[in-house]
Amino acid sequence: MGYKYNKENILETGYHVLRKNGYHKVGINEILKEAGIPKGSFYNFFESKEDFTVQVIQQYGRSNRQWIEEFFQQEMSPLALIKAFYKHLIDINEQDDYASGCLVNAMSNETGRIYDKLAKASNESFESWIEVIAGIIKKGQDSGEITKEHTAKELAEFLHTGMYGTFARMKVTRSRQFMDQWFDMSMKFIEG
Amino acid sequence: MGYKYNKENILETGYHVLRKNGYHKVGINEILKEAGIPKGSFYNFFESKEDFTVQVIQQYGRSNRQWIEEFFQQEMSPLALIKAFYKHLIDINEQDDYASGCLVNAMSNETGRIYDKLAKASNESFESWIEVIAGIIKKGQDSGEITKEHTAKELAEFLHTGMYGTFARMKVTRSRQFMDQWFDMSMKFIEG
DNA sequence: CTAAATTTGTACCGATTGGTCTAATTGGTC
DNA sequence: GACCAATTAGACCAATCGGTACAAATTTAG
Repeated sequence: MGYKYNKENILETGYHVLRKNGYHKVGINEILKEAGIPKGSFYNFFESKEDFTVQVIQQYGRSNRQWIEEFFQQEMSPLALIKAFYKHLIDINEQDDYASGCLVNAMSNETGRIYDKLAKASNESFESWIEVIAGIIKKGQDSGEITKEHTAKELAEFLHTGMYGTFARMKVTRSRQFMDQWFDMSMKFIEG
Repeated sequence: MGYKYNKENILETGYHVLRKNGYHKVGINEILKEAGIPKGSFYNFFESKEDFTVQVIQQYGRSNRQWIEEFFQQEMSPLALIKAFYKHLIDINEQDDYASGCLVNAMSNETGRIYDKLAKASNESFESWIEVIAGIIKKGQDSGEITKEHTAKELAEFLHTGMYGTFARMKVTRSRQFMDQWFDMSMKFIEG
């Protein structure tokens, strides 16, 4: 049978709330209200707000990695996959009305130098995605589509951190202009 | 004679506190304590926390633009100036023990989509810097040192937002590794 | 069916949040 | 020296913060 609430649903709610508002703007009460659970259940599942946020980041890291892996299973060349991937991420942000960006980017910037556990969780999620992205880039290098001037991992990191940079611009301009511009320049870069 | 406190000093204190902690983590009381002023004086000078932060960003935008302009007056080629500039920014962040990054990046990510006034101030500061950086890049393009494949403004934006992206990585890894890697790749990119 | 363990729900805690209010003081101007 | 506006100072405000306490309800184990 199980009990009334479960961790995964609460984490899912926390993901949306934290991604949109950041860490310090959001109070526990808002998460409780949004998830429709009483405080006792929250602190039964999680030690603290920080512990909760760590688990939100971890779950998001895992599920997003899985999503990336599936995305890359489409029938396209590695370079086309990379392009479709980042184009898709830009589209998602447009559909979201440029409201949130990436949870890991937001947490890294806001809390990365203040809370060790959040920094660790953010870093681990990021690196797990880079692994997958670098894997596809490597294939593109082997087939000659993508430059060999840098390692696959270096290119993956360059791309993904580059996109993170555009999130700051996206949020204040409320447009995809900078992301599209970044996309064109970055794709030219990796083609060599 | 003037009165006991003045706005500029309070803004300067606010800059350091906000850059390190972000917007929502910091309370007015902490700023008061750090600046050594009573609450009455704060609300005599500033309408609200948001208004205060806008002015912090604006003052930082102005003073930093001036600093950039002076930096670029050194006797070096445009490309060498750009390299020295970003190398210097990386050095500053290392000396700061990777604690803060850039105020405008932090505010853009944390508040850019929530508070219109902070978004506007952040965007204006950013663009005023881009103007100066693009000016030097243009000179480098004219002398053939820097690629003409993209406009000077596009290149300036690509560089500066790219660096912003590395701040997220810097904060969680507490190292300059990603910034150095970004530097090498980006400089290769603008050389064409 | 009972007992133990877990989860649920809510009242409550001290501390802090951004902000207001008012009185005392200061400074510049006539 | 008088007057007025600006500044200084800090007590105070309701609301919210993250977190605790504990009883009631529910599930699981035996």
